[in-house]
Formats: sequence, C-alpha cells, structure tokens
Amino acid sequence: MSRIIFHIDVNSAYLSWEAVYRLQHGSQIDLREIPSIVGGDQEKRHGIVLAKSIPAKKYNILTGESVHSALQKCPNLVMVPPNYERYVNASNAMISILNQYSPHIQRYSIDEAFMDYSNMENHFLDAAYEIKDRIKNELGFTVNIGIGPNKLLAKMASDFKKPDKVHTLFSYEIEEKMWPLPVEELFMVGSRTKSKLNGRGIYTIGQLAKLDRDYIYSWLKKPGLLIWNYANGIENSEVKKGSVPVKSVGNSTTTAFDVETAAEAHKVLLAISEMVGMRIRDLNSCGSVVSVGLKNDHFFHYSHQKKLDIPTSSTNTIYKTAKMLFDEMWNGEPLRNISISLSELSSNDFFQLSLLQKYDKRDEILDRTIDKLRFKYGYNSVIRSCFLHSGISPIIGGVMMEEEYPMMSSRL
DNA sequence: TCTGGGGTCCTAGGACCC
DNA sequence: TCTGGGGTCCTAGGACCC
Repeated sequence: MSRIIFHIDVNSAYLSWEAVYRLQHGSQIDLREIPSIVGGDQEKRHGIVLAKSIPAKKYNILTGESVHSALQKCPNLVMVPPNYERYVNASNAMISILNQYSPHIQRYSIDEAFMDYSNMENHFLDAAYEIKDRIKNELGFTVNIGIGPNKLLAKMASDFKKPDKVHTLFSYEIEEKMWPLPVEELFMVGSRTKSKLNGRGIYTIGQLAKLDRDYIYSWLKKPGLLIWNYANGIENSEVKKGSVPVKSVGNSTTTAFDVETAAEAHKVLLAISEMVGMRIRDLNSCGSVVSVGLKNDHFFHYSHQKKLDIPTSSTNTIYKTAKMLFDEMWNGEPLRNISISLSELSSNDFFQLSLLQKYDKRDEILDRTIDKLRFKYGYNSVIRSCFLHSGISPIIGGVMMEEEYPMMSSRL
C-alpha cells in the first residue's frame, strides 16, 4: 500500500515570523526582503545566527555561525533578537490550519510537521497548494511543502527550491531529483560523515546510494546503513500522531562570564536543577540518570553521569547528584557552559516507592508546593535565599513552560 | 566579548556475573 | 599448563537534528 506524506517546512521560520509580527505592528520594513538575521545577544555570549533572510544567505551567512562573523560578511546586516513566544504562537496557528486537512499530523519541530495524506491520491497536489496558500494568506508567512511516499523523501523534497514552493519526490524521481545533490544535503549526513565520505571519493547522494550495502555497514556501522537506506529512498516510519514520549529533560546555560569558582558553579547547578525538577514534575515523571556537562573556555565539552538507585523528581536530589558529579570532574578551569540532564524517565505514579524514599518524598511535597506558587505568581515569586545578590538567576533554562513541547528528534 | 539551547540515538570499553 | 566466552549494566563520548 503506497502512502502520500507531506512535509511542511516554514521558510526561514524565526526570521519570517519576526518579519510578519513586525509588519503587523506597524513596521515599514519586511525583514525578509533585506539582509537580516535573528540572532542571540553577543553580550551574554549567546551571539549566534538563529535564522537568516534569503538576502542574508546571499552573503554566505550560515545558521549557527557567530553573529560576529555574520557581521563581517555583511556589515549592514540587520539583526533582531529572538522572541520564542511569538514563534510558538505562529507555529500553533499553522498547525490549526493543517488540522483541517488531516488528523494524521506529527509535529516534528516548532517549524516542521509531517502529515499523512494517504488514500487521497487524486487531489493531493491541489491540497498541498491550497494549504501553502492559506498559510501565506491567513498567517502571512510562506512554507515549502514536500510530498513523497515516506517521511524521508517528503522532507528532502521540502528542502528543494525555496520559498513558497510545493515539490514532489516519488521513487521514480529519486535518480533525477535527489541523486545529483551533494551528499551532505542528505538528512543525517552531517559534517563529520561528509568528511569521511568525501575522503573516499563520495560526493553525491547518488554515489552513496550505489555503494555496496555490506561495505557501508562494515565501514560506518548502523548510521552508515541508515544513510545508505536514505540515499536509496528507503524509510518507513509512521507519522506519529500526538506527542512523542519524552526520553530526557535537560537545561543548560552559557554564562555571560566564565565561572571560575566552585561556589559559583554550585549556584548555577542549583538554578538549573530548579528548572529540570520543575519540568520533570510537570510531566508527572521522574528520572534515574543525572548527567552534568561542562564546556570550558576553549569550548571543550565533557560530562559525567550517575544512575540513581531510585528514580527522582526532587530538585534537591537532582542538585546533590549534580554537585557530586561536578566536584568529581571539574579541574578548576574556567567554564562557559554548564548543563544538567535527567534521563531514563519513568512514570511517577507508583507512590509505593515512597516507602523506600521517605526523604525524597518530603522534598517532593515541598517542591510541588513551590511549583504551584511559581506557576501562579511567577518563577521569581519563590527563590532560594542563596541567590539574593548573587548575580545568578535563581532558575535557569530556556524552555517555554505552557505546554511540554514535542521537541525534534534526529529520527523521523 | 566570535561560537545557544533543546533533544535522540549509537558505540565502545570496563565491571561484573555465570 | 595457559589464561573461555557470552550477557547485561554502567559510563563517557560522539554524531546528528532543529
């Protein structure tokens, strides 16, 4: 049985959404028509390019590069800061249009969605154009829609010429439309794999596709087999309706100045623990592995983790474990980024466990009380006294709390 | 004061057990 | 005289995605 899958991808998402918002609020300038970017605050050392306009792309500005280098490529580049709430709203508005065409929608990221449009063979192209045009007319931003027999080919198709286009990529079109492309344009071929492939003379998706299957498997193992299948258009995952279960919850921060003392680092760890704890309790979940990651002033990243005997959702337990991991791994060097992640999640419904963890449960009752106050009166309505006059935010983490958002995965 | 933040999955080595 | 071997768990690190 053949399927028809759509992949809907917002063109220059953050930048388009910012442009539309500003036009709707009286701006005379359409950011999409000038060299412009959405970029992070350089003073906070968050200065990277989050999105770029098509004119900015002509200056060879890349998403993810530093704002500093983008400005060197284009000195009169216009830069605006990100506003995530606006983007969530725009994304939600797009999804509500999509919902009118099919109930089989997988929200893949804030600006991408898959839609299963099988059994509508006769008019899928009309539908795609209608969706695209409705989003443009009703919401003010453009999308590309890729159509294919599976999610991979639909996604590859949406990446063809932009903006405001519908493309198909069916099996019989692979050779003509996908195989001539540079191998790094294939989903899941990043810079490391590109180098390896180029090193053996493989430059196009077609060349990868024609390799011997056993050869690529013995060379690049599972990831090799995956990209070989992709290069041949082989992929059969479902469009997953609703939210995909979360596997881990983590937050991190790049500090405006290097952290140089253990006392400072501990406060940052506590502030991140507050956020991770609040999020895991909000999910009614708990986790058994706590990981701490550090990035030093030379951008070298390393991490330690610990599996707990009993899964936890307690801020205090997360913090104590994180602190222990930090103390065992930190050699005193200046740090620019600190992260905590909680994984191996399980449901928090089994309260019989509390027989074994009285200490943890008392913490959790206090945590939940504080959570309620913070939801009601704001994050800073209840803070730990050690943060007073510390110059460190008492809760650290950049996730929007309204709804745990199905984040993207590197799997389709 | 050039380089964010949130995720998923895979691999490899060592500990430990039978 | 030679030091098997398979399985699972834990940990650190790396690759990729948006």
